Amino acid sequence: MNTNTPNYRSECPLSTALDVIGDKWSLLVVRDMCMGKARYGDFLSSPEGIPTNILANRLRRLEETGIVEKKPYQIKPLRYEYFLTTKGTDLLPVLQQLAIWAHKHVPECGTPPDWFLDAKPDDLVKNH
Amino acid sequence: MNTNTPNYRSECPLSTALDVIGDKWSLLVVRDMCMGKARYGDFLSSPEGIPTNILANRLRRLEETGIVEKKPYQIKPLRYEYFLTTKGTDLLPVLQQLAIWAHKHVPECGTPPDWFLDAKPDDLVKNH
DNA sequence: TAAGTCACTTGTATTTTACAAGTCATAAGC
DNA sequence: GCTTATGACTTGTAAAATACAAGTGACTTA
Repeated sequence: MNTNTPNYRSECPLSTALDVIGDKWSLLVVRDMCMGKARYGDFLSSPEGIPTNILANRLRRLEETGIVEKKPYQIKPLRYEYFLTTKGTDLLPVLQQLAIWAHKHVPECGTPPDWFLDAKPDDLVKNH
Repeated sequence: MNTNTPNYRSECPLSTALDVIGDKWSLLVVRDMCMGKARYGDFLSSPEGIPTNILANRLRRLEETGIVEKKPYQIKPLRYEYFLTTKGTDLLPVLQQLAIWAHKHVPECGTPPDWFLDAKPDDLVKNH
């Protein structure tokens, strides 16, 4: 018996994507992982200032939806680092297009770095 | 004196994009306009079931941010149709990448139509 | 033994979203 | 002329998501 009910708003893939990662913070956590951040404190230190309870909740949800997986980096006390799965790195084109759009149309915002725009999902896979 | 304070979370273009269109409904309204919908009732009839007050609010915000513009289609009583500006049609690559991602990674969701995946922002410009 | 670090959790306030109902201008039918 | 219908909303209130401040637990270091 399935305990979790995804219950998407419709069968439209765009709508479904937004149901999974269409909140205020998820894609910013994914962005941080694209940039090599891996630990709780790394994510908290980003300039947007995600609240700590929201971060804990988003890491849990991203793991439940298979976008992120965690690996222990020490055992006393047990602590984890978080990495993108293939499902997670495949969000890179979404992030790139959002950044391109804002850079083109929102004058107040910064310039995305070239390495980011040129990157491909495979480039983000951790080698260890 | 500037009355509206955009106040984005950071200068990161991704973060800025999410501050503008990163809510639960905005991109679905943009999607509807990509599909040729233009009137209040058209948007309400989409399968996701946007609440009417949220729709009114999103149309106003999308217009204020220059993503959408409205044109009257009758004068008694005065009624408007809503269309994407260039800033709006340039969101198409974002929608496409989100749809591609969900189609690849979320098994329950539907298949995006070829015309949608093949479309380019210029194709969406209204000719009248 | 005391203070510090890291990764959280808990409690409550604020903001956003949801749902139901009502309004307003006008048109259409009887 | 009066009632019903239509389209595009607004208003009121409930529910859910997010924000902020503070606290907890397992250690490590001084």
